[in-house]
Amino acid sequence: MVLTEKQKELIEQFGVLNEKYGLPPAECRVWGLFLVADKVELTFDEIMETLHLSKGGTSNALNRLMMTHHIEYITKLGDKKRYFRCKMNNWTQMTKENFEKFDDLNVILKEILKARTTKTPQFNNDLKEVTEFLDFVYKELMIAIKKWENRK
Amino acid sequence: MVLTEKQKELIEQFGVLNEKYGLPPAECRVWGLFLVADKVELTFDEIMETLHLSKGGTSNALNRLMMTHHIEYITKLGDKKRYFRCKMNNWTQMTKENFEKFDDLNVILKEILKARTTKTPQFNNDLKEVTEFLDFVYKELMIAIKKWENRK
DNA sequence: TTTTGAGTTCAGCAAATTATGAACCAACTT
DNA sequence: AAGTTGGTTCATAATTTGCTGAACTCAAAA
Repeated sequence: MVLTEKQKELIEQFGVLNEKYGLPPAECRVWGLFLVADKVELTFDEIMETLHLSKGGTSNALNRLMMTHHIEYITKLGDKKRYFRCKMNNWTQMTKENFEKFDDLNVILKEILKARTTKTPQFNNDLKEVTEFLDFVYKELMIAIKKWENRK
Repeated sequence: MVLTEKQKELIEQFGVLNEKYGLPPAECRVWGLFLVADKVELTFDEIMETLHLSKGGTSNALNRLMMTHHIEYITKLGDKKRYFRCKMNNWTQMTKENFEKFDDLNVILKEILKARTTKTPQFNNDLKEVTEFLDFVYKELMIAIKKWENRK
């Protein structure tokens, strides 16, 4: 598969952004490839060749993307190959999970608050407000997502 | 400064969680120290000694935390030292910035959508829905934050 | 003007993370 | 049964990241 310069550029941009969130470069590029490619179904070899990845690297990236539900594969009768494709119906779930991690922080902050000295009332009060804010935003977010899911 | 076991434990928990988001361990611990410490103002040396960090590591961590507005410092007349402290009024801003990064992803997705072949209408439509969803959640979030800021 | 104190910078090292590629496996073909 | 195909595993190599500590800067004090 041959990519245009624009496509390559977009893969890299998408990659850099996701690397900031801790994804390995190869995995980002594979994911990006699915988003920019002119076809929806890609085979192992196509991905490997197009991105100049090693077999192991390709295998690893695909498996990680499957574990995180960003892609899936289908098979075809009388064909041993797998056809990988991007799951697009997964983003609300993904976003939710993202915000749940964000809620984990709040759990720890509340624990910290409980354990704090009483000698810093101003600080403790500020921290309490933070936890209340995080509670509030989290709730509003879940409402928003639900609203989206039930739209129309 | 001597920390209780509980305080140490909380610093580590807070650290591990933030490391997941790409912060370096030392920086996480410094931030955590501010949250659990029995005093609000900490000096360079206190931080360094309490966390067994090197000078360079301490300097680096403090500067990064200042750049990201998690801490600030004050000075005292006739005292060369800086007194660092955690900024607690910053969390709504912080949360906003966090979600702006999240919006950056959407910018790229929209670019990708523009550059895509017209031969995959189903995929393109799914991708468009994702960008609309992200737009929606982002807007709702900003509304929620505004609501919080104007409460009472 | 020298000394001291507070913090910065940076070369070099250690640890962790990723990618490679060859050996391997399992299923299908011939 | 031998060969082929599609993919996995894993030891090793390459790269990246984070930390240390010594040399340094800069400002204030002596």
